[in-house]
Order: sequence, then structure tokens, then C-alpha cells
Amino acid sequence: MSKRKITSTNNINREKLIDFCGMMYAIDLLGGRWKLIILYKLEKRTLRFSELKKIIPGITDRMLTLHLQELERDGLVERTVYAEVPPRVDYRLTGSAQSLIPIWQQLEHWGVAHKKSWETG
Amino acid sequence: MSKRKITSTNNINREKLIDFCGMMYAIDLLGGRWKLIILYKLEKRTLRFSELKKIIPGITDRMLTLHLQELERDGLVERTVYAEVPPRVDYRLTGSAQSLIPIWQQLEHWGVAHKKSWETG
DNA sequence: CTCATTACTTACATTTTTGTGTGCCTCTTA
DNA sequence: TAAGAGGCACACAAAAATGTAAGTAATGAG
Repeated sequence: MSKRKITSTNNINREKLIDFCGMMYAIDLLGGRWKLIILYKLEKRTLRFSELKKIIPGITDRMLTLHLQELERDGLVERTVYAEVPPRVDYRLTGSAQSLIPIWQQLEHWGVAHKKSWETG
Repeated sequence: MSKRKITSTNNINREKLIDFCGMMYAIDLLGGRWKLIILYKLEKRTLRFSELKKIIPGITDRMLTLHLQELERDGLVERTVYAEVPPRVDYRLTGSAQSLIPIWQQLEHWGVAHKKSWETG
């Protein structure tokens, strides 16, 4: 995450696909290991960093930080910093991310159904 | 692709998320660099390997092979081999993949809209 | 004065994905 | 006799994502 060599074939391919294809753009924003879970946890309410950490089992500080930064950069979450000590920062979905909610719900539904039918043959 | 160390933390996290979360399962199936474009190209009709290669700019033999293999393994495409020389193989969407079509169309729609609104501020 | 708290950052290591180049097989056509 | 077509496989290289461990700042509690 976060270190991309802009001249690599890999990155050039990525950009071309993102460019001509809204799907790929969307998947690119949502495809990180923890991104959808973060968004999903924020679906109901604003949460602070430490709350997200608690309710997402297995995530580390670094991964949470990186993914939140990208989500913010990409316009999916909003970050609010309070001038307190110790620091307090909270995160909420943007309007754009909220309009994604029905889509990821369908994805969830499809995923569960596909997995079940696939596992049972 | 295709070589995973099953004892790595990375893979353990992946499996946990996939397991309890249909969204993550879905994203895991669709997240490869070329997967959604392949599926998208197959939306209208069956295509053979060489046709896919022609209409997906920039993809290499190896990437096309790998992604098609995974899509087949995951129940999203069906492969048919004809006993001819030179060989002929074609690919089509499974029923399960077809039920995904409306979802990726929404994703496409959201992606285009989000990109536009994000780029123009 | 020491320690805990919170939201990070930094350097580094490991794992995973993607890309490059070559080779193979069986027949057909030139 | 040679070249080509189609759909791969293989070994290797590079890039990207993820994980680990440690450290930082400001302040208030004890």
C-alpha cells in the first residue's frame, strides 16, 4: 500500500483500467484487505480510531491508519480531529460512501449465496 | 496469484474475513487486476481465449490464463474445450456470475459518478 | 517524577500479485 | 522443410500489499 512506482507496467495497466472503467475504479477503492469492513463498521455510526481497532479483530494500528488514510483521500470517509489530550479522532462515511451501502449489501448477499451454492456443489 | 503460504498472517487474516463476511468473499473473487473486465467482456457472449486477448488491451497470455483459471475455479466462468487442432477453448459466464451483472453495473455507475464528483471537488 | 493514554509514524521483513520471456504440442498450409 | 496457429506451462524478476516492532507527542493522574 501507498508506495507505487508510477512507471511500472503494473501501475500503467492499473491506471488505464481505472480510467476507462468505473467498475475497476470502484474495485480499486474498495479492494484493500480491510476497507470494506471499515466502511461497514461505519455504516451505523461515527467511530473513533480506537473503537474501530477494537471491533475489527486482527487489524493492526498501521493497517488501520493506512486504510483510513486512503479512504479519506478517496472521499469515502471524513476525519474529525478534536483538540484534546490524549488525542481524539473520529471517522464517518461521506455521502458518496453512503450511496454505496446498497451495493455492498447486495455484494454481501450475493457472496453468501454464491459461497453456499458453490460449497455444496 | 496462485501461490499462497497458508500459515502466513496475511492469509489467515484473509481467510477469517472471507469467512465471516460475504462482501469480502465477493471482493476476493473479483479483485484481481483483470477479473472484472474479463467478466464484463463475457457479459454479452461466449468468447475464446484469443478473442479475449484481442479485446482486452494490455493483458498478457499469462495473466489471462491465471485469471481465467481462478474464475473457473471459483465458479464464475465455464470453460469448454473443443477437440480441434489448433486448439479451441471458449469461456462463458456461469449462472452465478450472471446474477452478479446488475451489481457490477451499479458499481460501474457509482464509480463513474464518484470519480466525476470527486475530481471536480 | 513516572506512567498511562491515543492516534499515529518510521524502518524493516515477509507475502502476494503482476509481468517478462521462452518453450511445447499437434496438426495444417505454404 | 519450415513455419504458424492456439492455448497454454515454466522459471524468473519486479512491484505492491501486508505485517512486525518500536517509537513519538502532549498532558493529566498518581
